[in-house]
Amino acid sequence: MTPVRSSRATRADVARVAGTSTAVVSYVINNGPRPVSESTRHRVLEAIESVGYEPDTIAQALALGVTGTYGLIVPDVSNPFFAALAHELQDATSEAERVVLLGDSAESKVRETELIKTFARRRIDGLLFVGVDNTPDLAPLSGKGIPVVVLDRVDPRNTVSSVAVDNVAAAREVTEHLIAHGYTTIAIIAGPLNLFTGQDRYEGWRQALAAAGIEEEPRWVTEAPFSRRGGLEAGRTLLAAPERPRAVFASNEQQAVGLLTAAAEAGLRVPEDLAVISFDGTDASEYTVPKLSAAVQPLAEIARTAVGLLTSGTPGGNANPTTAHVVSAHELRIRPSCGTHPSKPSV
Amino acid sequence: MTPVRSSRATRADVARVAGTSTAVVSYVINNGPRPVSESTRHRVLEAIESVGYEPDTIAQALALGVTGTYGLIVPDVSNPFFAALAHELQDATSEAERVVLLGDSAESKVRETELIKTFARRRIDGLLFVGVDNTPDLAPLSGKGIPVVVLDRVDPRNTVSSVAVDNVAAAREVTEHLIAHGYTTIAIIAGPLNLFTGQDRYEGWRQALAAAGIEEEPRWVTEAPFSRRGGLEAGRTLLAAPERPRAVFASNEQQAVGLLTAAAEAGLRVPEDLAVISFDGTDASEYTVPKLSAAVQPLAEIARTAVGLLTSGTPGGNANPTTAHVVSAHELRIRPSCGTHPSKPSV
DNA sequence: CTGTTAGCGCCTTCAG
DNA sequence: CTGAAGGCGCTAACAG
Repeated sequence: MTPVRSSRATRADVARVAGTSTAVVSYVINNGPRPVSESTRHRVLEAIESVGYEPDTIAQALALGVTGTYGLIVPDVSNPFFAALAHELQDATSEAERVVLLGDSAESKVRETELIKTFARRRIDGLLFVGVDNTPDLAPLSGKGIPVVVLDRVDPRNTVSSVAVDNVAAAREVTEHLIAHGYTTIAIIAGPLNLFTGQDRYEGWRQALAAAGIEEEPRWVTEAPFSRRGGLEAGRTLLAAPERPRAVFASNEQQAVGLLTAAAEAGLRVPEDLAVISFDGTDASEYTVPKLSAAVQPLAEIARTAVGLLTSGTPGGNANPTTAHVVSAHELRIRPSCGTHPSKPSV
Repeated sequence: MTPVRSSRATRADVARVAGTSTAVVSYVINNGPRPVSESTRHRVLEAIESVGYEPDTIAQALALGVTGTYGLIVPDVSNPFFAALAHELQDATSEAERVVLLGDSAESKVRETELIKTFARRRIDGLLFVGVDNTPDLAPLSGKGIPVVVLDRVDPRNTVSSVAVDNVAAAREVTEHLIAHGYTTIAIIAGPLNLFTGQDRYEGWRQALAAAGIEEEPRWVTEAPFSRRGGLEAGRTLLAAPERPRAVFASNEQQAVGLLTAAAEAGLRVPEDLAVISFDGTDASEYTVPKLSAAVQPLAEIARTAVGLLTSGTPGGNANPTTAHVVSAHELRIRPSCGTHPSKPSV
């Protein structure tokens, strides 16, 4: 008698019980590639039931050469923006019947590189990627023909696919919005300028000022990390200066949240004393005090597009698929924080 | 000459180049189980280098019976609390040299059950779990001897391991804090009472009132989802009532954020007109306006403990490991929102 | 329509 | 110290 093999049943067990071969079991389970008579199919199904059989995904992966797994690497999942992105991506991948391996690089380049290698060894079918800097080493993947889609921090002259909003245009538009409503002293909390997103949003702000004939004041440009703390500290120095700007563009939502905290500390009312507009616009922007105006990134759409790119490319899984650079349409959402909200002038 | 086999090298290639057998390659890579002479080890290492060989984790998993993978299932990663938890867990698992499969059940029971089954078929080595309700169906895992650690929403009489704070005690303490500082009309935004966390925190609030001889006013108990919107809507009704409470305990951080929004809408100042205290206390609590007082959950510690439980249990991976119910120590962190902050009475 | 069988890439016992 | 060979569970030709 077999020992306590509480272990799982294999398709050999099923075959034995059903009185067929293991191949037929496969045919039934996968609906092919060969036809199976109705009667034996029935017997197999019953056997599966009675034995409590469940296919082993690992063995399937080895035999098929594909794992049904996508990797997702982000600098920090605890950042609400990436968390929201992860949520949407999870949704999109589950529709594609794939499972996702989470990689949190903890803002560390070393860790990021490690994760890429680890995922490559695990033969992921594709990678959804947001890097900690502008020069990720994706070679371990692309070398093996594993498709990659870069999100958010996109290198325009990169060879792998990407999807992101037009950061320059979006930043220009939010700044233009402020200008159109009469603000003339408009500071920016810029993101790290060694990141494309930081650079591009800064550029958008400059373009808007230039177009309006407003001189760019160096003292109203503060570079800060894309974090709440970054926004807080930048805000503190900005608001403590003798001559204070009337409006501020925070380069992402986290910075804007920090800026609101700084404004509160300084006893300034938003938007009455200080108008604030920002970037990203996740649901969190609807629950700050006051609610944040922002250039909104359509995360659900970005996620679906990215997963689509992964799925369509490399059906067999060999050479580099068609690489595409998709630009998602951003959207301006005006709420009370910038003081131009239609419904009520102040919160 | 070999065709464009951009595919990966296998250990057979290495063996051929090194002029040894494949077994020896294994011995070198794994430092065992058999010793290898220094000279051949060197040859093998060189061959590995020259061929660009990397072990295939999937094949290893099939041969070894363990996948080096932990599953993580949460109701919604875009919830900052779970996102922060995921971040810490990722950190802890990477130390354990394991990779994590992310499962976002999107607050759906159906999806949750699906994920559990999918993960079971993928032979995860263990599951870190936060359920959408009190009655998750973990059988597909535990039936196969896969260890599970339940987090946050813990069933005290469950048979699988868990780690969480003492919700009753923590809720009682925050409420006692309010009472000690003279508040007598203290409402609660309770979490869903069909969740243990909702129930327990409600219970803690009751105990504190009872101990202080304060009558429990039914109209000051509002049950709401553990979300920003839940807190917002509960806050609106609570604050619109003719007789308004002087203080409110929000059962989690998300609700508290929503409540702050509601207070702002109603033109109430926090903490001058309304004291607020809450639960969870992630970093986000430091960036609300005003900063939130809270019973803080030590996420890093919880994560480390949970992963430890998974790692220690089932070294071979068969029967149920030692199941343990760990209670993590919470901590009261007083900030401006409840109006008892030592440094400055108001923000 | 069904059964046989050779891998997928790796690990490890068992002989040399 | 090294090699040969069976097996992990499943798939997909290739015969019947």
